[in-house]
Amino acid sequence: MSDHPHPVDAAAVARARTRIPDAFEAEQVTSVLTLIADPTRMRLLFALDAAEELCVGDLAQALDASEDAVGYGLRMLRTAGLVTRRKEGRMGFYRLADGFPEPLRQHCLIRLAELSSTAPRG
Amino acid sequence: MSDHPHPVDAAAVARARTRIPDAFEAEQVTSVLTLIADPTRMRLLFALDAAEELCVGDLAQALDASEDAVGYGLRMLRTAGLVTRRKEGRMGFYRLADGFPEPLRQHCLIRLAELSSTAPRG
DNA sequence: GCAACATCCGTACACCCGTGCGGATGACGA
DNA sequence: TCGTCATCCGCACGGGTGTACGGATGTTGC
Repeated sequence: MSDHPHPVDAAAVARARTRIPDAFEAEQVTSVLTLIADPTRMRLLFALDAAEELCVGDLAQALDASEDAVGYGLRMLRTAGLVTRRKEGRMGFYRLADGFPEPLRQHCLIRLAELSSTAPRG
Repeated sequence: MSDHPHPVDAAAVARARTRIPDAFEAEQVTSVLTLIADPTRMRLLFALDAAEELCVGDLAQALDASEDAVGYGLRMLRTAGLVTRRKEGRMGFYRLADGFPEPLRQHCLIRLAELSSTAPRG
């Protein structure tokens, strides 16, 4: 249990507490991250960032994935508001949402590749 | 299946393919992201970034979480090489690994809070 | 209207993951 | 050596998640 009666380093604990987000805040942030931390969805975002707009079939072809997987991924991203859909006839065209967090786009979609290379376990 | 005989927008598909990471590469990147996309582990990283070094008990106290949860999170992070452990007597002190990706630290640990605020579904 | 089509949705299933519990390991104090 | 302590590990359970399948929705062309 957490029956740690006294902190070993109270100062460090206090210092940490000033920067640790509370459970709710962390939940909020990680929910967005969890959405991106999936191979299919991440590749979808890369594709939409590069091509501006694509329909489901073309996305499945570009990713070489099943339309089910692509459709599910797009639904998640759309529910979260990260992508938008424009319906034209019997098909829907997806693109990154207008409100797509720009820092997320820059830091993740552009610089994420280098992250993996600098990671300890490349 | 992806029996989409012909792409609707071949140019866009080609443009997307130039930027889409392959499945293996995406798997590699998202594995690191998945590790961070967990409330407990994210808060652990925030804590270690702020306090430099902390033992398990103090971390549990700082996060107000069980030592089991903290221990499990630290094990994941340590296995991935994101944190290191220094044993001193019967307790272990954790800190961010020397090779901890600096861009990840800057972009995630420092600017991640604002990301959630700019997200469409804040 | 009818058939083929692109996409969406509901369901079911297998899988992974985080947590809690109990016990094990190694270290301190007497 | 004995008891206590901080942490770690093996195990099993519950919950969430991605995928495949089948059917529904709405569209296009005849």
